[in-house]
Amino acid sequence: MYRTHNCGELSLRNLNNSVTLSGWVQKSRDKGFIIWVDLRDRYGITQLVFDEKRTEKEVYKIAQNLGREFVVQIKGTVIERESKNSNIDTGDIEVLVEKLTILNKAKTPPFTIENQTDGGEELRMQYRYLDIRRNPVKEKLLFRSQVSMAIRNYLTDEGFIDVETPYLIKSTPEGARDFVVPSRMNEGQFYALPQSPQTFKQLLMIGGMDKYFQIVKCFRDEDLRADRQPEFTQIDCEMTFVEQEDILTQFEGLIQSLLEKIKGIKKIPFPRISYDDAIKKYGSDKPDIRFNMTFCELNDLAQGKGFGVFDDQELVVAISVPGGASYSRREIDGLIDWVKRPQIGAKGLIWVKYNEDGTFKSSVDKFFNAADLSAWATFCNSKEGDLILVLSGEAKTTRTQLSALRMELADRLKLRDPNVFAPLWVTDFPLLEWDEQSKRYHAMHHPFTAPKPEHLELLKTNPAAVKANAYDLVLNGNEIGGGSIRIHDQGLQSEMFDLLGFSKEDAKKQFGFLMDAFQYGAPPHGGIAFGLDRLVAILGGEETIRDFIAFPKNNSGRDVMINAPSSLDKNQLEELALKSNLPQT
RNA sequence: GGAAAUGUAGCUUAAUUUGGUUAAAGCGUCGACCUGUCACGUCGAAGACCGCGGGUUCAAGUCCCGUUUUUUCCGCCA
Repeated sequence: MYRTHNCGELSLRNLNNSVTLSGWVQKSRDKGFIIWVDLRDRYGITQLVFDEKRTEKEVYKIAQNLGREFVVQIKGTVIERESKNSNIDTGDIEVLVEKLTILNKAKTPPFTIENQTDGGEELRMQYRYLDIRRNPVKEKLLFRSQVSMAIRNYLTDEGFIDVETPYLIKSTPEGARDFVVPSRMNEGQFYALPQSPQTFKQLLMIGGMDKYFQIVKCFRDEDLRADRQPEFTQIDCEMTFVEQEDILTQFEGLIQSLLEKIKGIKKIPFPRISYDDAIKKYGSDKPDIRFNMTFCELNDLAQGKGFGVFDDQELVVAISVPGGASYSRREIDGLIDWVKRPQIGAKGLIWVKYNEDGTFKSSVDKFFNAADLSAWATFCNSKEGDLILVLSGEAKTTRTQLSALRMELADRLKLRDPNVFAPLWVTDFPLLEWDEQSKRYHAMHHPFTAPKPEHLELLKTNPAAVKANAYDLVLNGNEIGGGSIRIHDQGLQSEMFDLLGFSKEDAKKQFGFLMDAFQYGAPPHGGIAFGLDRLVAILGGEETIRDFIAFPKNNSGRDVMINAPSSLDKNQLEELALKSNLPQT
């Protein structure tokens, strides 16, 4: 038997017990006459004592040579410490060791296995198994397991059943790039890894499964970000005989129950906003509503006064920064430079200080008098001491720019408290989006999304105006989930493929199985999918998802620990009937 | 595809602005000492062709060009 107890559970209750422990050497403190060794496992740390007087010579000798991260097993007696340590759970006791076995030696680790490690990101990823021994990473993985279990429990209690769908499926040109897998038995043909189990879950509804969920890996071959990995986990859900309202209620319940179980947050509101309103008020379809600073459109108040930067522009739009009037010239210039960076790309930034004494000072005093500026302030609900910032230009770009500025200011003003949770449903997404590059409509959500029934007629006359029964759940400025009511009518689905520029043949070739299925009694259905990695990270109060994933990829999509991807050897390529243009390395 | 930041002992960083002797410190490692440590302490030692390649110069960690690593962002992510 390797152990009778773990390293986190012994206390004064176990006094004089004979125990066996196994674990890793966290640290050893050799005082010459006495050696303390901190023994660590997942559950905690227990202090071992080796004493010149009380410990056998042979055992003491081995203890002198213990290095960090050695794996050892000990047998000893629980004794009370002479000086206690209130910082750890086992701080009242220590184990006087009688028998010491080195189960495995360890090289000195390349970085310290401590809460505050000296290891950089790259090194930690290369030795991820050592990184996982550290408390912060270990706790994030435990946290993820908790969240995941809470989700399973909730959905199972609600009557959802977990069905697995295949990973080796078919490539489709819509959406993200596919990861592809060559088929040995079908030379020259390829599977694709799923970007989501979308069509399968719809087929499960047609199969009468009624309520389905799956916590499932999905794959997208696109560039990475702090909150984006090429393989990621979705909580994928679908329900039969539901309207949008049923789904919103059901999954509001899921998120609310998570907030309650995981964060102890009692019932909080899940406000709803239409896509159009979100864009108008926040310049974004995933607004962070933990803070205000909503947009106010100044076209009527600011245009026609001879200021060329505003006149003739599609949109003049402002936000009011609380307490911003006290910013120095340098700080404001800093903001102007910030919006002019290529990533934002604004030409400039107009500012108006609404001073504490009620006076105004602005960068456009030449064109606007105090009465004008006062009217802006009233319209924007600004108070004395606020700073009004104005951008103008083409509506879409300007809103995107101001939205980025709004988030940046909120960060600077510390208005994005990770312990505050503000969910928001964004509804009524447009069905389609015009793509300039390919000169055709793209599905904003995906091609299976149902148009709002009252907009069906518009499909023929003005497709861009058609709204869908599609919705996103936004949490603290992050899209954590999205879904829609699906099309279940073969004719309508066929019409959608037409609109998206599919030929009849292509539609049949790629989605014929679904169209066929629609002809055998497809019920109305709809669903939603949540990004688990992101959800867990946000609940854990972090911005990057990497430490919530045991073995993540780096920015270039590489696993630096196992060094993947890598080239295949010649035989393997031949077997798969593949040829590489690149020199093999 | 684009932008910015970045690479110096095992690790984390300094010296780069203004080119000039032997590249500095903390942690870690190793050795000695230490009668209750827990960020143990004291003393000592080893440890770096400054990411790679080229150039300018009497002289390059420092300046220039190229390349590459990692991170963050834009594009992209139905």
